[in-house]
Amino acid sequence: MPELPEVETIARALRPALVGRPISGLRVSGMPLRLRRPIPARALERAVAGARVVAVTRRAKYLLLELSSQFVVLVHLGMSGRLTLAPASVPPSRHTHVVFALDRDEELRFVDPRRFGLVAVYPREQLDLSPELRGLGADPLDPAFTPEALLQALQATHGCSIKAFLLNQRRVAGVGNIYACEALFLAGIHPQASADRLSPARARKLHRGLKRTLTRAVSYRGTTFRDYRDPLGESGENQYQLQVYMREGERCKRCGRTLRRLVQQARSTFYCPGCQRV
DNA sequence: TAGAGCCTGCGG
DNA sequence: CCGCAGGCTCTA
Repeated sequence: MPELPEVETIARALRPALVGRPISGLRVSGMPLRLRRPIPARALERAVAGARVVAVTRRAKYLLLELSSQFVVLVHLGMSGRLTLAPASVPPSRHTHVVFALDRDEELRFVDPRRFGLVAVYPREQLDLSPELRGLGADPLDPAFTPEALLQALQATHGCSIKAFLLNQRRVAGVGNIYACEALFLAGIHPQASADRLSPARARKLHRGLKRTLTRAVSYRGTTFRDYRDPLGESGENQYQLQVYMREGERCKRCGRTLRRLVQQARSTFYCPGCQRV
């Protein structure tokens, strides 16, 4: 569920709450239970022992907890994952898989009902070579994401749709279903348009559409439809800014035509048949 | 480069 | 009950 803006919002909320604080313990629950991969309990124990949090950062949809032990804990929230800060006295909710004990009887908890999420740990110097981060495309909010870089990535594909392109993390990293739909609407590009045949002018529009939709979503602290909450339980407000996502059957605010839904890669795509052209 | 599959929960 | 959900990985 969480895409770049939601993970960025979580990172910003966790940063002042965690940086400088010691981690006093670790609990990994339900050994037969696993996330996308088994939770590396022993490696986490080693990384966390006697360590403090040095930084909280984000890479695409990954949240990174950088520790004074020179290890980095990497968290991916999948579809239903959440990181919550709570007093140790509050009983953990169902589907709590990892708990980092902090000082002052507080805890950082990783909760994920559907278990599509991931917790991994790497020595800091191996992070960029990790299977998770190696091969990620440019993050659209990174300065390296220029219109030229986008055009080059587009032209490296072979006949996939522009929607599939945006969801492919090796091409552009951090965009998911909501913001792919929204960026394409802002750019006036039909989701079934072929990625490698986009003109430089339309690639530039897409570049602007991605930047705009993601920047705005960060400023509204993410989109809350159902599960998404920040670590303190607050919902985001960006759902009110969305132009097409989950608005099938409603009127386009720009041209008045009825918004439609189609299925691509087994995912719903929402678009305006009037504003978006192949 | 499309599909199925992985999971649980929710709303119709 | 069914279909659907903000993700990714593996397969043909």
